[in-house]
Amino acid sequence: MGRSPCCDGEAGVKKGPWTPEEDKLLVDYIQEKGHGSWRRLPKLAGLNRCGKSCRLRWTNYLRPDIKRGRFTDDEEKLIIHLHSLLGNKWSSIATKLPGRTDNEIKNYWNTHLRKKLLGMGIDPVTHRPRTDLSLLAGLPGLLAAAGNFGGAGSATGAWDMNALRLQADAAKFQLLQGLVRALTTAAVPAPAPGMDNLMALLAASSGGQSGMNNGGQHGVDQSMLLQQCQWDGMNNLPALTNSAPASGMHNISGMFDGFGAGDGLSSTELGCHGGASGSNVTVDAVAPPRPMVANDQECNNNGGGGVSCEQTPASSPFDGLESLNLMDDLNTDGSWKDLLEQMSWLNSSEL
DNA sequence: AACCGAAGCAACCGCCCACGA
DNA sequence: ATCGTGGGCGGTTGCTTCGGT
Repeated sequence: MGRSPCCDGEAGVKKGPWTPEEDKLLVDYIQEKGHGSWRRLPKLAGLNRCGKSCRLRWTNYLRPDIKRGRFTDDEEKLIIHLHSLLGNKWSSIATKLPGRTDNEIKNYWNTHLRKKLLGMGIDPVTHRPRTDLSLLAGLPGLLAAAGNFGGAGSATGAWDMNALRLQADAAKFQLLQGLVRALTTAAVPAPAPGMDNLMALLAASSGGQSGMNNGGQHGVDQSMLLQQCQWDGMNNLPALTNSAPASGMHNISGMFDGFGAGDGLSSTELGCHGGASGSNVTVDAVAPPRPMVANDQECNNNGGGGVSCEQTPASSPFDGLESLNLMDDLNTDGSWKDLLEQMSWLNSSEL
């Protein structure tokens, strides 16, 4: 099995960097006659290269529609998002970024984005928050920062996202994101000892504040956020989602998109869909609706605008919610108490 | 200015799949 | 159904450039 590489047996075939002369020969030939059979092309074009090398050179660098230069922020975010959906399907990802090649995206991922995510405490493979000790050790600082959550500093009880942004780094926020989700989807038992701080932090989840803060410039409608947390597609949390209302839920993942990118929250990224209530999370500005997890083909067909993005079924292999599955790592049987026991560091006096 | 390690990136390698004979 | 071929893909290599000392 396995055929030999196309260049095997072709003695004297040149390898290594292409010269401008070789590029010109290749471009001239393809523009005049098309590439046809790549295997026959080198001889016809007068190149001492194997066909595969010619194809690679053309598709990755010489094609006229190649876009060179730095990746934009939007492209970066799109790559990260698509990677969370598709994994290392570079060619599939490349089809959503006009002018970019799979090779270029792959290289950019390996040299930039992967490290960036790691630095933010996000596993670049799973897109989940990393739960190693160094990350967890930083959470007390986040919780201190989270005093801005509906606390004394917030007259409206709103979660002050800007203040949080300033005080907590993205990785910690991702971790908190998982906590919020777990606590708000649980069939709430009695709080565990030592959880007072966290419970106070999340006190808004007990309700009674719905509909507030609609006009706040920096506030988040807590009831909406908490509804978002209860999205029923969190399939990996069977026990935790038993009692959670599920209808019409999307997910909160998109609300936090960009937070991890270290460049702050944009209104576009934070747009969310409140379902029947019509209530929107409001951060910085009124955000245009945007589905959180959508069919990538439709969602990235950006050219015309107005393209609808369908919610991907939770059972889809393209479920992009891995970033929220922190609890998978922390909680093995879905028990709320077990979760808290596992997170014993929350009982630390540092809190 | 020279050295050295890290980072970036172009190119190659080898496996896999689709397709036609 | 099997085999050979062409092309595509993801992973990896190794050269070049950059930045710090």
